[in-house]
Amino acid sequence: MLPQQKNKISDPSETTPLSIWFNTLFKKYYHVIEQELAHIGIERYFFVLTLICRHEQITQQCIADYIGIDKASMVRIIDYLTKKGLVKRTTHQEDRRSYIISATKKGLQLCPIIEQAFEHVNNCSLKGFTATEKKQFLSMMTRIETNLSATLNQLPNE
Amino acid sequence: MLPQQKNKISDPSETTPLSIWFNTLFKKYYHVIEQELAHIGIERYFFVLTLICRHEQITQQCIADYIGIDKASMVRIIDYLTKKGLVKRTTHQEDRRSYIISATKKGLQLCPIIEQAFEHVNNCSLKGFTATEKKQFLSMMTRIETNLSATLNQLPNE
DNA sequence: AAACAATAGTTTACATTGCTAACTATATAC
DNA sequence: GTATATAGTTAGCAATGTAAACTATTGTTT
Repeated sequence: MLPQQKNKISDPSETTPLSIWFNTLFKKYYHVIEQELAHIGIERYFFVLTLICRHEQITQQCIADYIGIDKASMVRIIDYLTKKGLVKRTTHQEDRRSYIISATKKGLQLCPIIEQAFEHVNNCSLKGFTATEKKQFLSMMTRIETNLSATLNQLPNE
Repeated sequence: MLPQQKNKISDPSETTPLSIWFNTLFKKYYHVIEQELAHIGIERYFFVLTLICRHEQITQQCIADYIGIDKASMVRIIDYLTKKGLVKRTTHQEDRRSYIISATKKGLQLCPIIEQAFEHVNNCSLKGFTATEKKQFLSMMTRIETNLSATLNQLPNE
């Protein structure tokens, strides 16, 4: 439907890219998390910290691959968390090119607070969803990710 | 499951924030679109251009509200599309503070190409989904957006 | 009608992000 | 042993998000 009154954008249609949805939901979710965690002493990289806390033998490259950013940005993130006293680098014994990133006590104390916030905002997001619907939704997102990865690989040349 | 071998991050759990999903899917979708539209002469703002083409009486503020960015960024986007000869600003007759943003012939020619790409990548993303599942998925995202907006409004203070 | 507040848009400035390239150090392959 | 690949660092660049100060116009109050 085209805008009847002055400044109204019509509803999403067949040709509305899904990326708009994903981006909007991402931003709204992130705003909520920022508010809920405004008091804990860091403003960013909450999820990276939980990954580090939950894994014993994690390297920078490993995290970077997982969340899909490059290693240069990863350096900045670990620098930030290190300055805040939440994580530390230790030389990897079996591969001395890399570092094991591990959480400090302070980092480990923060982790459950962050995870509770994630769980809480997940629940807020999925309010009104039955258990089956929640499962379905996560499964659908997994399928979409698989589809998009396949599409990316099939593209002619990068 | 914790990492058995050297650098493996465990699968998403209850405390994996949905934002990670949304962000990952957004990025992957956008990469595909960038590749598919690499030849049309613009590298960004595809969706904004289609919005402008599809609406007769659209202002910058209106677009900014819709996609959730601020008006300063909006100026840059319209500048970019104007330089590319795809849109133009015309003073709004009823409110001379604002501009009507409209597409040029060149812009209108590009619009169906972009929309086809969106439809194509939407279909790639939802490959294997039944019509019912597609509907369900979109409806679920709408519900999540509503939930998150409600949560944001309920937050104590900004 | 004059004063005041609100709104659309512009400009400037700053911090963050994503990415690339050049680099060091170490590990792996031949 | 030499060549190649990989983990991480550093520097630099363009894009993004945001905030503040600003102009021009509109709406409200009195």
